[in-house]
Amino acid sequence: MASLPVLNQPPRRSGALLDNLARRMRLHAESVLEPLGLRPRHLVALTVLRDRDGSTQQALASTLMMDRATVVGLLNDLEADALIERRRSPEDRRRHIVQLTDRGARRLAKAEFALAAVEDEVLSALDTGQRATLYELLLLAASGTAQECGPAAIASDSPC
Amino acid sequence: MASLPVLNQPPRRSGALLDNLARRMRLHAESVLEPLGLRPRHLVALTVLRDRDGSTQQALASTLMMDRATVVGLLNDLEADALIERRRSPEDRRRHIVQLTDRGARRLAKAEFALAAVEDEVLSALDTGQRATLYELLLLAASGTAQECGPAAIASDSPC
DNA sequence: TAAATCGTTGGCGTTACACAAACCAGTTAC
DNA sequence: GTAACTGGTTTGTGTAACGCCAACGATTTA
Repeated sequence: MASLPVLNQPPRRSGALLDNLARRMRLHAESVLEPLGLRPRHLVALTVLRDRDGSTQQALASTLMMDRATVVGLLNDLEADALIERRRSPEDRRRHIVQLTDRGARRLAKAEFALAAVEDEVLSALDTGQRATLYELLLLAASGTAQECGPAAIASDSPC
Repeated sequence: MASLPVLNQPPRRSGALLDNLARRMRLHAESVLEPLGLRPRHLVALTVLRDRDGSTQQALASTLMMDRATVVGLLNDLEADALIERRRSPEDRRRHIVQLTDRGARRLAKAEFALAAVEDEVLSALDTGQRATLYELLLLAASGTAQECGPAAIASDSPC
């Protein structure tokens, strides 16, 4: 006998939509970010560093799920523009403690302000509430993947 | 006088998180999709074609916000595997009407099923309800850019 | 002293585009 | 019916943003 049609319906996967939406956003963002001397990829790091200030590069790579080497290049860009600082950890002098500078915080704020227009365009179908929900879900999904950092720590300012 | 602090708070932008999450998803998806002869990029097209069957390539490029030439390459891949069909439009024989074949639909379903594990991992911090919400928001954002397709049509099975 | 760790650099390979130019088949305008 | 336009196609060039690997210096741990 045939199985129930409703059970045959494949689950809708978000991956493809996520990809597409991200590409659109990045495409528009590039031109907006360019006068600020930033690239889309830099924003991820800056955003994370605003919340998890004083992170190790290793920890940063882990939460971003990126290769260490990639993170190094990213931070090199940001440090060259004095948007972040690398201090050596007193406890373990192999480690670099990465911190957002005031300049970096200001630049990030400026970038986010400038990106409002881009988001308005790409997310034009979403109202304010829906955009807020989307942001929360994305933040939750992004932060939750680091095992040490439970969901409870997301909304709070805990350093994880 | 200084402006109110709360007003100075920059708006949190979803772009960076979107980017990061999409990259993670794509990274894991590649290996899962490979035995199916698909690449992440193909899923977007297949997904759109399932809902907007019989679309013109031009329309497809428009909803995907991609270059025509890029779409051609994408469809070439899919057609080579008989996952889609290109028919000439009777009204305007310049146009190609793109349609998902049964094989394509089955392949897509299989892919989505296989991607469940990936989504489970990347979106592990989200429960079922939250994932559904995320999917709806993404779909809304993706479809909303095409003006003909209003928000009311999202939840329904309307072809837009 | 030896092994492991953190960051760093460099190189090689890949995906996935954008953009432009040129082309054919078919359509529309004059 | 010639000219202009349009939809799709091909090819080619360029770019962003990675991943992965290997090797290295500085430092810490066994």
